[in-house]
Amino acid sequence: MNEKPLSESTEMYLKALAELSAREPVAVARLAERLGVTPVSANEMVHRLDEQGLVSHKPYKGVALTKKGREIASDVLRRQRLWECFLFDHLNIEWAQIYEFACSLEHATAPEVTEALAVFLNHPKTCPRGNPIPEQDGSFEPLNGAPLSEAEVGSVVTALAVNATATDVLKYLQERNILPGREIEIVEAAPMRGPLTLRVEGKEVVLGLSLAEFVIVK
Amino acid sequence: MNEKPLSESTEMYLKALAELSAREPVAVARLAERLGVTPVSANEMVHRLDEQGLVSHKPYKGVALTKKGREIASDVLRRQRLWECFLFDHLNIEWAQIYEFACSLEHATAPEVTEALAVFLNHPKTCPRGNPIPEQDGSFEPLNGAPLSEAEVGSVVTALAVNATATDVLKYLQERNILPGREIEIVEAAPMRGPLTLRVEGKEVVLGLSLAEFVIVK
DNA sequence: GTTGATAATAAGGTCAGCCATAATATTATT
DNA sequence: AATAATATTATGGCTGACCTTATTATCAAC
Ligand SMILES: [Mn+2]
Ligand SMILES: [Mn+2]
Ligand SMILES: [Mn+2]
Ligand SMILES: [Mn+2]
Repeated sequence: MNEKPLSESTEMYLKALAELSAREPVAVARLAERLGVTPVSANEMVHRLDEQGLVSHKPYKGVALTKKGREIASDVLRRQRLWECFLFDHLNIEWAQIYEFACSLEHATAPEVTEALAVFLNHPKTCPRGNPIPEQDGSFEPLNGAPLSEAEVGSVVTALAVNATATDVLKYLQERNILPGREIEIVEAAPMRGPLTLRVEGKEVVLGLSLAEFVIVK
Repeated sequence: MNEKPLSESTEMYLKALAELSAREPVAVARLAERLGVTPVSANEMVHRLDEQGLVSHKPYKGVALTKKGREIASDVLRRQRLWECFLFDHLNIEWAQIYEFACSLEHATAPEVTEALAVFLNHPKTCPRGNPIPEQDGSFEPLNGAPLSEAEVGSVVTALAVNATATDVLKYLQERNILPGREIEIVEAAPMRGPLTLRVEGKEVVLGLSLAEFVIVK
């Protein structure tokens, strides 16, 4: 039933697509940006993935995961987030680093190891970055929230998840206490898509809008 | 101090060299065999490793690790054997499979993760296959034993380690109870390098000499 | 509709690690 | 010393995943 092992690159493209959009097509340029690759390279790779039936690319309309591709992406996310739990809860690795480390381990993890890890961790529902961990069948409840960048001024919201992946960005947010579970008051939004002023844990914090997009709140 | 990340292939060549011989040069052909690669390919790779100063190749005399290469190999072995401990002791993965799974994880493990894992496991000294786990500085006490294939008929020995790597070989030995810690009586050795007849856990077992070479006993 | 931005293709390269086949070189044995 | 086995090198190829620099399509906005 399960095919030959996929390359790390393939798994990362599929995962990036899953993270960028639940279902709507993603522009190849956005995918390229996310993966730190030129648009031409991403285009080539998307073609290869299309030929393998993992992705469907309609020129000028974007790329979307096929059912097969979505299943694999879910599986990669499952591995990644289970490892994040282990690294954070059991190895006491710094929160800002767990994504990076888990992102390496995820590609080196056999199905037996994934499932044994899930048992060891007692089947956690979310990872320390706040994202849901897909079940073995690929199902999971999507987060029911919106980016902090779209929250109304004056409101008080709760951070659900932090979707940044770069370690330095995560460190920056961690230092400002913008972490899953924290209450955040939106004090002010500068005009012309300027930065937000927030109050978190009693302290005022100024946060650029592009960073605020990574923070999912309710 | 630590350089750019090495490829999985590079790490595997270095590890194979460390496993094949503590210090004496190894024939390129043996290395090729161990890695499942043609001798020509191994030769090319050995050249690249030589240029990087990880290995020293004297044509017709074999390859040996340099100090730098040996340090890296020790580090890979450390990662591998720590993962073996985790997989066996905490994830309850079948003994015969832990090598294979750890052999993937070892290349995806950052130094911080390695050390945190060592702490989590309480700094184990040996892995479930019986081999010593190198310290952070690369030091470890080599096993003081000899291959079962060289044990005297009539003697009773204790298995110290099983150095096989192929899962099917490990499974074969596991099924016959040839595991670290077990007492083994050498009942008979067939002539012309024929198989050994052993008594393990009360049962008689016939074991080919080439398999017996994998078992280190005292 | 024309135009400017964006997306996609085409074309030609690089690099690591593999492969096969053929030619040499060395070592070991007789 | 000749010879057979083994090791090494020389060539030439391949694949996946990247790159740069054009060129060409398409879409969206005026
Ligand atoms: Mn990854
Ligand atoms: Mn390995
Ligand atoms: Mn081309
Ligand atoms: Mn060549």
